[in-house]
Amino acid sequence: MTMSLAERRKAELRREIIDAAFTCFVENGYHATGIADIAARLGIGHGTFYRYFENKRDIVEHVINDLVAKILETLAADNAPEAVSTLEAYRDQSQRIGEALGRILLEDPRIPRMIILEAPGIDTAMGQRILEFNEMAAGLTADYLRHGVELGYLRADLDIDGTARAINGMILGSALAAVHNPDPADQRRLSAALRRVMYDGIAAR
Amino acid sequence: MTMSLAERRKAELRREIIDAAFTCFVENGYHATGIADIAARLGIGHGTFYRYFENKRDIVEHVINDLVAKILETLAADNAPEAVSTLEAYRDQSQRIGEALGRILLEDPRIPRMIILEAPGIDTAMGQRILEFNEMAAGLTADYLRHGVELGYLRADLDIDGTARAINGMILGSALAAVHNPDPADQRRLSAALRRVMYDGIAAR
Amino acid sequence: MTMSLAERRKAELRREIIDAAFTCFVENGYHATGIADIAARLGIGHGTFYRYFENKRDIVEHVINDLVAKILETLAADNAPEAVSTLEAYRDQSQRIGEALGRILLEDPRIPRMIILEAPGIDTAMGQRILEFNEMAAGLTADYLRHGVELGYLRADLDIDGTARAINGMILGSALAAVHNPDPADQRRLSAALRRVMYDGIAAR
Amino acid sequence: MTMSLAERRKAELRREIIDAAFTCFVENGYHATGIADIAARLGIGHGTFYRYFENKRDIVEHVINDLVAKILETLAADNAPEAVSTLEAYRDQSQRIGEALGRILLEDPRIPRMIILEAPGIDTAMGQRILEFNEMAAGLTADYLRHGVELGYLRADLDIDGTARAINGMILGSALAAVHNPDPADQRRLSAALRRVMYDGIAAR
DNA sequence: TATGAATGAGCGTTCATTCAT
DNA sequence: AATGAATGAACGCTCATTCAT
Repeated sequence: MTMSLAERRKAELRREIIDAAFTCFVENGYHATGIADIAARLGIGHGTFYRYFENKRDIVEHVINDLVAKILETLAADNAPEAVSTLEAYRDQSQRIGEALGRILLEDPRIPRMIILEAPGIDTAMGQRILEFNEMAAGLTADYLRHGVELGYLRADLDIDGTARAINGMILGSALAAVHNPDPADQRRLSAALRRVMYDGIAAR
Repeated sequence: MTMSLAERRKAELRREIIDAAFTCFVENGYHATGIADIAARLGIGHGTFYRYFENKRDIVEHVINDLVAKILETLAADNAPEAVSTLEAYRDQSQRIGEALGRILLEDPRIPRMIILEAPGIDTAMGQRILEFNEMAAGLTADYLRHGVELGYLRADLDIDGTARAINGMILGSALAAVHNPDPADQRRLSAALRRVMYDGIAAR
Repeated sequence: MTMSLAERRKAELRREIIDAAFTCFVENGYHATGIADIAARLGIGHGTFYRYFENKRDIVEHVINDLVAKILETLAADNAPEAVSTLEAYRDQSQRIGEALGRILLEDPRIPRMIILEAPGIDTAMGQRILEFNEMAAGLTADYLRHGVELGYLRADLDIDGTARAINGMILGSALAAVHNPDPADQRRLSAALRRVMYDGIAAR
Repeated sequence: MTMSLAERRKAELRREIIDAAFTCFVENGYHATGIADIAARLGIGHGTFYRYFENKRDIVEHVINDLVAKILETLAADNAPEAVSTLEAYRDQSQRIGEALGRILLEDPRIPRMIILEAPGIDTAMGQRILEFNEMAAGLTADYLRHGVELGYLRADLDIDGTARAINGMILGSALAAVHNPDPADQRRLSAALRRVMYDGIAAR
């Protein structure tokens, strides 16, 4: 837990390099960003960069790791699919998850921009990783849906995997809309529309 | 309509270069693909490439243009939102559009891979273009929904823009799933789940 | 003397290619001129060029040869240094030569531009050739001066070689001035000043 | 005035690159010289070149700038046209200028070679610059002549501009002769012939 | 430890030249 | 004979990475 002053400094600079890289990648794209750009943003020599990270590929890996961890943390907090056992609590949990996602994805549109728009084009390995992250997210959502079905809150004949992907797709669409237009009011409206589609569908009764 | 032999040859090679570039970009990514790779795939000299396209940026523009045109053509065929005036026809139209999208997006997973995963990372201009394509797609879907509301087929209180983005998001999610797993059976299942969510929602009754 | 129609056509096109190349080289420089530019100016295919000239180096050689021949012809006409034997005739000859040089060098400023400004930068061989042309010109002028001394028209203690170079330098300066400012009136004035310096010097008496 | 060691090193290498480029351009021509040739001559990596100069055009600009500055410095030293007010001093000044020009132009024949033979063929912009340098030189010489006329040392009816160009032409001719044959004895003889023509003309009395 | 000067692999692009039609 | 499509050598330039200070 305790670190020497030097260690704390080092950790802090490491953090700042990741943040600066994140910003550069989002603003100019991974390939258009040079190591020198990242260093310049922090006012450090670009040789210093290599004392903290192996190479350019390494830093973007850390940027992505941090973002993914942030998202997973948010979702995992007290939101494990089995953490609730009443319809009431399930609804609340859904609401909480939606709000949490909104906070990270929509409040800082650089995050979806990085993950959705920038990351896949970095190289094939990262593209694959993003696809796998999507699969994992589908799995998480499927777990929630499965629990919902068990609780009797969701339709018993639900295609859990397919529906999970549909729901995640809607979230993806929201995130993309937020990237293009970060107006909070529009995001709230969009979020409501999404829940409405999810729960009630679009058909007239 | 009629072209000389030389003109046909030229047009044909042009086509082949676009296809080869498309394949290279999808397989290795835009930035990892050199002009020499595209030329080598066709067995032509890399100088020849420049007789057909201005530069590397030019070819990817054509690749994207062709894909976008292909998608819009499919959607536009006989599927203008005002082209139907009965519930029956509206439902059929929705089905047709869904199937058409399936054909192009899911039958050739290189297409969503290129547009969703590769294109945004090419440069900021292309990233912007993809976002705008997404906006345009939202507009198209909104037109369909608006027509559906007018016909009384869809809920009168539908948030048209938000719902359009939700639906497009679901399609995006399907496309992403198809990129990761191109099994046609899974795609059909997913497509059905998506329609079910759309029409009926997920809530138990 | 007689040529078939085809032969005349060929010779004519050859001539036109040389002229077009001359114009291109003067307007844009040798290195900035492509074979395609020369062909385009004539409306012929650039492959045709190679039926008339070996390569790019070959054409510029011909352009220079033609210009040099033109200049030498002018000077040589009836102006051989031994062609006159009275002071009167010598003066007339000098005048004739000056006027003839004026006609070719100053009436078409592209000629000095090509020989003085463009040619030396083509490659080391051409640079050498231009230097040797300058030497040859110095020799010609020296011959005239020598004859002038023999006739008693020029100072007996004249440094013939040095003076020849000085005179040629003045002509070179005139040509350069004409390249920069092709106004005929200025050129006449300059030509007069040059003769005055030559005959009388600049010192007050 | 004081620079750190690193700054001195940097300035020194910069100087060496300019010199190496100068030598390469003179020996092989601007267009036949690659950046790699310049770097190889110094035993540095060719990437290093770009740490000191923007591009190939930039270096040649610096080479020319340095040469022009060197020439102007030499002429300007204590040789302003108004700096003398007696015939004696005027003659001395002329002599000084001639000797100074001789020192730079004739002692290092690479300088006239670069400015007269190489520079104009670099591109149209540089060609123009050389022409303008010639104009400026004509202006400088004209200033000297004008002063000479005012002092009564030169003919009152002198065509100042024309005579200035004639004199500069003679200098140009000397420089060209020096490029072809750098023998100092010949250069001195030539220089004397030039002054003789200038002051006395060539005509027998 | 921080720096930035040095490096060279790598790539986009041009264009003189060839040759099948 | 004329054409222009095809070619690839050649070169300018970038930038991630190394390492001496």
